[in-house]
Amino acid sequence: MVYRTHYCGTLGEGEIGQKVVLAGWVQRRRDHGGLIFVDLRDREGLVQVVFSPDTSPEAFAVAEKVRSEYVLRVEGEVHRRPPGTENPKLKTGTIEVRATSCTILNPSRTPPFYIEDGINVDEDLRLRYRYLDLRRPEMQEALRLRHRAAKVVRDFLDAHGFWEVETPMLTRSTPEGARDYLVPSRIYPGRFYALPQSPQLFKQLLMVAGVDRYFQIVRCFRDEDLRADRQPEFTQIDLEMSFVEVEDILQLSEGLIATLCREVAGVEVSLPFPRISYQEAMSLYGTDRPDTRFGLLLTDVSDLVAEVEFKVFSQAVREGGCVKGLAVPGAAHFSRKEIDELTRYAALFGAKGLAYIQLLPEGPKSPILKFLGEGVVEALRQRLQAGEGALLLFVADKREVVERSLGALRSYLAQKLGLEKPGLSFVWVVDFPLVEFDPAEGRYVTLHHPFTAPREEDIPLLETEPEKVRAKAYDLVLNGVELGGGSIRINRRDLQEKVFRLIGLDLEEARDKFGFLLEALEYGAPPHGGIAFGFDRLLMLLLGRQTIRDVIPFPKTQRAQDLLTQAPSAVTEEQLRELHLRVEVTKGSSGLVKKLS
RNA sequence: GGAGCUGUGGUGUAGCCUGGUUAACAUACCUGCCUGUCACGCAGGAGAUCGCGGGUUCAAAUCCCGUCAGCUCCGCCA
Repeated sequence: MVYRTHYCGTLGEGEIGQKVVLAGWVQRRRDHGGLIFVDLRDREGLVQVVFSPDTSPEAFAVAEKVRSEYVLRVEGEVHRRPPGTENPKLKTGTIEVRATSCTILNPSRTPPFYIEDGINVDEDLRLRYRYLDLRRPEMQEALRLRHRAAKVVRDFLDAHGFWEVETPMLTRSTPEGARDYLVPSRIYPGRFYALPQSPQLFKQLLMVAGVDRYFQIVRCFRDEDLRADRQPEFTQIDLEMSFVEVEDILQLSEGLIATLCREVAGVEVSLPFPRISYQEAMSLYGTDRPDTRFGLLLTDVSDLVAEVEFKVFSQAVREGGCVKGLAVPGAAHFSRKEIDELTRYAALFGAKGLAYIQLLPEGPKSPILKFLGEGVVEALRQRLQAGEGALLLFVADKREVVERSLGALRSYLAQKLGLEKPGLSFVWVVDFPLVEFDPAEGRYVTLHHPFTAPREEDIPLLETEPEKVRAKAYDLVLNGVELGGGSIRINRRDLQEKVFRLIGLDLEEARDKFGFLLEALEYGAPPHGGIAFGFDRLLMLLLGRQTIRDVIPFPKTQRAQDLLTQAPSAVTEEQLRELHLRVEVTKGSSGLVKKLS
């Protein structure tokens, strides 16, 4: 038996007069008593099938029993629709298939939600029935474009001389970075593999191996809390090149990303992408992943308010902090309640308060007006280049807190007021510091990872002022989302050991954890560097989705569960014994261990 | 670890503030009628212990406490 000759959604006027066989799901049945219409759906779309006793009493009898999501095989003939009955909303709306035969291949229970776009149901229901959710056209579109994007990456990188090389999923746990997912070893009691957070070390070893250009579309694992754009397992476009400098990698990346935008989203982006230094990003945007779709830049006003009566301002400046402002056009009319909301939001990021001036038609209005003086208010207005109708917001604190909270406020307000320009706004963030001091850990930590090379001219500063050392590192940011990052790597053992020491890894520990890398660096490791892009995030942005869950076929919930398979699940005592594990039963884990029957 | 929002027939919501009818509406579902519909139409029907547990009260979907789940965010994520 031939299941089908055509896809439903691809039929058109070209097939008029042909006998066709279709297989698909019942989108909808419209029963007129003496005539039944069935919209039959497959991956490629819908077509209307007409069942009439005049054409085939047998097929008509079957159609009477059919319900939503039944799987049918339909034989019939393609006809032009009678004049006046065309449906312009349907791609196949000028034709229909008159059924001569129909078989129910499988009935279906009534689905828990509509199999159509734009549904409004709890996400947990969609996840529990993901196989139904994925039948919806917008989800099929995501799967199709995900495939397309992967293909574009492979073709592009292949054309540029890259080899796709697989790296282990079972590897070793290394210090630094995110929490590892661990896999217990059966053969070595008490030892564990770790799932890779990224193939970082392996791709460097491949460079030492002379592969020259490597890439992989690869799953990475991080056992950290989830967000709209963070899943415990996610996919990276990972690449590494030998004998290159920063410039080579940025250029290649731009070519790759521009090709993806064109082939996947039909969007032409202009190259090269703008670049901004880390310092500048922090200072103007208050974040290292600036959203450049809108202005609303942070402006330092410390010098203007250093001497004012308003203590919050003058004191912050005197104590080495700063005061920065944000001018929000058209927001002067904000109510007290709205401003309170902004204050609460800023507080989430450490701001102890939010000062504001409303530039109303009748003049500036603000609780702190009298503590600033008219001259200062006018100077602030000019510095922020704000006109009537603007709301001026200020935070005074340590620089870090000021930038963090105002930066967050900036994004919040842009979204609230719809200031984001449509489209894709890329920016490279470059010149990251190599390390920063972490007061919590009492040591220096790397901003990227410990294998990032410092700029040659900054190497002497490693010993004296490590925080001033700039890294050969770069991040690609799209619409305020960190899309990817990379660096030129250290390829000399002595320098690598020096950086390890700087971040508090003593020589013995470094040799224990990274001995294989240090050793490899002694066997002619070429200069090399690379970058990795978040594949899920890129797709999310290209498809205009709000979460990467919508471009991942089987994602996990915020509590890291798979609602479809109910993973993670209990295992048998036998399995645990083989792995030399004993589970401590605490709150939340009781009843975890089940016997397999 | 913390903050916020949400949870009511299969689904989406209203009701909750101000406790008191048979818990309402839409849609889906079932039955019947219907030969040009495409969100088909018309008529009828079934379907909810209001996430779970406890408390207050003569009386709880409604008030209080706890808890679970989903989402968003902070912390965390080199």
